[in-house]
Amino acid sequence: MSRYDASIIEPKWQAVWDEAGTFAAKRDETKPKFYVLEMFPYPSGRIHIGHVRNYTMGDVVARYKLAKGFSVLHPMGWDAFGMPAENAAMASGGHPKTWTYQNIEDMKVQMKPMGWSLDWSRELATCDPEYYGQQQAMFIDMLDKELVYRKNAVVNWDPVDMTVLANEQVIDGKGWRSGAEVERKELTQWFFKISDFSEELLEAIDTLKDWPEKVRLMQANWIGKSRGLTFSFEFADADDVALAKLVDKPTGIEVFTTRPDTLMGASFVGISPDHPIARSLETENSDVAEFVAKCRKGGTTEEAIETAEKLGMDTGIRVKHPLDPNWELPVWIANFILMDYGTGAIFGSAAHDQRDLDFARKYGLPVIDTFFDLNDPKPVEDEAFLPPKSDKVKWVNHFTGIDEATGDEAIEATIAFAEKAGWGKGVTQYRLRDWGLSRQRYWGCPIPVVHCETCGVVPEKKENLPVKLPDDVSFDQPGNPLDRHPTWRDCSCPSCGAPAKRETDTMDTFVDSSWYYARFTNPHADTPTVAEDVKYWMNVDQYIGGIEHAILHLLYSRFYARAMNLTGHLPDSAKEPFNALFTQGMVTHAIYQTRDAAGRAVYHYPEEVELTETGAVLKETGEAVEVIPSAKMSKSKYNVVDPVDIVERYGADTARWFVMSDSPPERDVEWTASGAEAASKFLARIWRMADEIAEAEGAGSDDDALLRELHKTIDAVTKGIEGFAFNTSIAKLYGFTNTLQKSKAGAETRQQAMRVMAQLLAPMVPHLAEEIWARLGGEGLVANAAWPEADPALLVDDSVTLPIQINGKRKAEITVPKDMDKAEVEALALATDAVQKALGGNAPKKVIVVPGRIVNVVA
RNA sequence: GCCCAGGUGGCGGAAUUGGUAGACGCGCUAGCUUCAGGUGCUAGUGUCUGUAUGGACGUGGAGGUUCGAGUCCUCUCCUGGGCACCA
Repeated sequence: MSRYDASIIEPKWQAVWDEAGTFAAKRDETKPKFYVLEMFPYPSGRIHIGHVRNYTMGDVVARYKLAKGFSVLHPMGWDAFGMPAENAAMASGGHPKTWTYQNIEDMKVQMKPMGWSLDWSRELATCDPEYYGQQQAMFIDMLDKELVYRKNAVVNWDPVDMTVLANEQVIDGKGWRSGAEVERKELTQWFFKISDFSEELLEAIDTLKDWPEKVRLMQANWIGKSRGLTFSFEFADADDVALAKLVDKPTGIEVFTTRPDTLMGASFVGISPDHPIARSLETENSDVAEFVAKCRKGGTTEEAIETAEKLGMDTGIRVKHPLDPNWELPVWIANFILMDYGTGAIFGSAAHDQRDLDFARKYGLPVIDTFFDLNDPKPVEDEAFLPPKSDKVKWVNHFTGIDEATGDEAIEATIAFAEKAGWGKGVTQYRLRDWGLSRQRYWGCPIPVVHCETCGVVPEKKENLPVKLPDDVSFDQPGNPLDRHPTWRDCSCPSCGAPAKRETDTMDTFVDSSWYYARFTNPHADTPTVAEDVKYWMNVDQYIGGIEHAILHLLYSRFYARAMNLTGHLPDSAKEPFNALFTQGMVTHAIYQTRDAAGRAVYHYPEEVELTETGAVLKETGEAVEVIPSAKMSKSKYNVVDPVDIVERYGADTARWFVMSDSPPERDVEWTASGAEAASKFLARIWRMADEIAEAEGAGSDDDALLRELHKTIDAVTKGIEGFAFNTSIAKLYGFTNTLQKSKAGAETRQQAMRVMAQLLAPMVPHLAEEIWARLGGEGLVANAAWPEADPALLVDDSVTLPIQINGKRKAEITVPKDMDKAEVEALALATDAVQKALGGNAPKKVIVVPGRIVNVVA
């Protein structure tokens, strides 16, 4: 008997597949196609166990679909632009390009032994001019269709390094390198008009039937459609000193509110520090300037703004309440009001909004109740009373004449009132902002435009594309190397031919990843896409990736596909590029830590730690170790498992089997050494069993029982793969292994079962499956063999065991023919000892019989 | 702060979607095989109840709906993901 040795069989079968071109995607009009795509990796240099999980899931689907007779496209590429390459260059003095391409090579060396059924001939890297040149061509088309424009927007500004910082580079409000307090600064930047598509992107969510509900919800909330009222608060004193010097003097302050029904509870009007009025006051009044500067400290993230201490300053300006000219409201500048949403101005309704209430209490502004809970009418103290949308509440002196109404009714009534009276207008508002794509960085796709003194901003001519990144750049000082390159910016104006300067901003890497799925259909074409290829291969039938991409990447891709459609690069049918989406969980691992004298965490590798019954200790010193279970893998915390080690020790099939076992794919999975060991033992057991069965001879007994189990297994494994519950497919395969091992069935039946087993195992452990398939005389490659079909006749048993409950608690069970009628089942159930005893001679109050499921007797 | 998800034995998890909670695997216990084994095989294993083919309890917590709730509803606690320049 031979021993299971992955290091021999895995390279062997990989060579066979390569030679046969088993996984090369072919456009075959006679076959249905299936496009499986996993989110492409960032080339960090090492594959991560999370990649193994992601790509193995996709591989299971791809191999299964191939067996089901589809023409399968399963490509791989590199999301190769981005910040880490520049950081590496700054840290080690290398070049982002060298670093990136070396990482790609290294990762391929780690990926190839996994045996994924990838079509490597379609490999692409977004940092390749062949790719980003086409992206530039599309940018010009989109500029032409007015899908791109320029406007001012705020960035994180490091006042010491004089550079723009990514949110990730802002730590506790300070620049990561300089440690200086970060400021918000305005720059002119490029934007995609994604907000024009708000309604369309929202409505189309309903068509994404095979997307997880949670992702659809998150996207809908992100787009954030809301109905509200806009109106203006007129200035109380048009000659107000504070207003006197405003250049374009407005007559009032326009606000947007989603709760116009609380207007009678207005206690102040708040404007953003970036509101034109605040801007204007800032130039005249040093107190305001100082306050506004304070508000602009800190990062640009919504989280930073929302959780910052609420700050306000009375401008001295007063406005009139729209319903009562004698009612004056103060105008405050408040740091929590976003200029990007609505009009950048609100009215504060302190009693009915927690944030407004906190603000009012802090600055001694009035709190006026406009309605009460009907069941518990008490004035607001420290907790705002949020009017429930669908329950009725009691309204106080409401101008619309309503005494009681639900929130929604009152909102609509208020809007109708305001529109009729002519001082306000009902509007639909979206939270979604335009997509800022400018990055003041080197390692990205250059934005192909030219700044000309006479012609302004002019797109580069298409024949001059790609606008290539220069190689001779340095990272010895902060800022964008393109800005300080001696010659790269110099060019001639595509329009008038005069000397001009190139744009030095590059594109957000989200642009790169918003269309790579389309490029895979013909990755080396000299146009962004080729009509017949996108027509055949699009859409992606199954997209798989991390839940962390639920909003941005997926929403941008949905927008970008529409933009590509409008510029003629994708057909109408590909406006929603991903038919089905699956979001997988993370692979986690325990963190082992101790504390140093200063109380700071010190991390340890798992090998340094000994697990005892009471806890964990350091092997070397015996010091107690704190164990944090299930933490996201992170190099700095020493809890990263390197798949390469696992593959070297056990083989790819074991790694694949382990990441597919146990945890449901959408949930996080904790990597444990014992789990990998168990997977390895199981595969060795399959190997031995296949050996034994291959050599078995003669007839046996109970062949029928084995076949029934086999077909139930086919059914369950198939359903598990189709439903992305690979863990249940695997559990069923374990179960059937036990059955087959104990089976007394004849040699031929067992050999047939073993061959089917090989087929069912093949998507998860393809190398082992090929070996078994070959040994049991399977024809050709198991990778190409048609997927087994479960015979429905063998799936149902003749009899069924029903539990009998008395008052909802299980007390007994009966086994009956599966189609026995209800009355007979009831009679049999009532006759059992347990029921007789429980009834004590009385008639049951009620008997519920659910055929094939359960009997419940209510005593 | 806001949006979304998840909490089931010692552990990973299963549960036909309102119908026998704990499938399958790990671990553990006992036994067998073996010169030996960190191999393989067999049996047991939710908790409590001194005995069990008995009883009670049991799906983060508190209430509720139902003949019946891990599953539905209300509130609540904890953990994770996202928050527009990480990818």
